[in-house]
Amino acid sequence: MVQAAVTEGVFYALSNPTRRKVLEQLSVGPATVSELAAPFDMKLPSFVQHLSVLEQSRLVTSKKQGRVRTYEIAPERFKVAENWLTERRREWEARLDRFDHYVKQLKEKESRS
Amino acid sequence: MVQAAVTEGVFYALSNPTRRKVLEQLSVGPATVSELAAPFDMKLPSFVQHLSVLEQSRLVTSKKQGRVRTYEIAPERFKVAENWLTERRREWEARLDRFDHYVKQLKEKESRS
DNA sequence: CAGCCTGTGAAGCAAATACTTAGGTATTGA
DNA sequence: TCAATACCTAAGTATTTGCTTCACAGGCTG
Repeated sequence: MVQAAVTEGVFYALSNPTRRKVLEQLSVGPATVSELAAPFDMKLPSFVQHLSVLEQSRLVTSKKQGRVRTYEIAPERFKVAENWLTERRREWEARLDRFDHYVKQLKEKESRS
Repeated sequence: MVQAAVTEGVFYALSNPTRRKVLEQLSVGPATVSELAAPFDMKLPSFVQHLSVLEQSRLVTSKKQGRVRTYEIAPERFKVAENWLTERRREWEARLDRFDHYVKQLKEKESRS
């Protein structure tokens, strides 16, 4: 059940509005800790915890040059969430198709009688 | 900021593994409270709280006939999450395309010199 | 109508989460 | 070299989350 743990980490990271806004920012381009923190009314250590959650989930990566740490989005990882959603959609659509088919059969039977 | 609040509710609902498993079950087809609860090692009132979160997020709907409450998936609502992810992807792909283009230009300049 | 289902409501508790303050460390520019 | 910058670590706190137990309401069945 390693897969479940991965999904867990990604969806947990996505569940917080601050973290989602950071991801929105990083989708536009890489940024440093203080650039990312600037829009938020929050002390830096609090904010850095969010970055740490994002990095643990591997939705982002970072590297430090000198005293500046730069974050970057990790597009691959988003597929964990996308795939989960796609799979659900696949399931219910298959089911609804079966139901449509069933209704259609019923109507045909009806008209033949 | 209504849109943000909606996104919030959906991603929060999706962040819990129990709730995600319920959604997996409901994608396959509607089910009652006790059917949904059966796989989980959890007291019913705890479990019902998860159902309540899911219903508040509007990822599911329910109706009660007699003493039995039946839950159903609400496919439309999943688009909130899907759209958020799609929008991020759109952004970083646009950016990476621009970067590719820039590199290509550089190389052309190089070969002309 | 007695008793068993199926689900609800309320209160409480422990752990996780999101935040704070205080006090660093390493880097860099004057 | 010294002070400002950029970030990090540790410890503590309030709130939220996820769970429990206990008690009960309403519907169904013999």
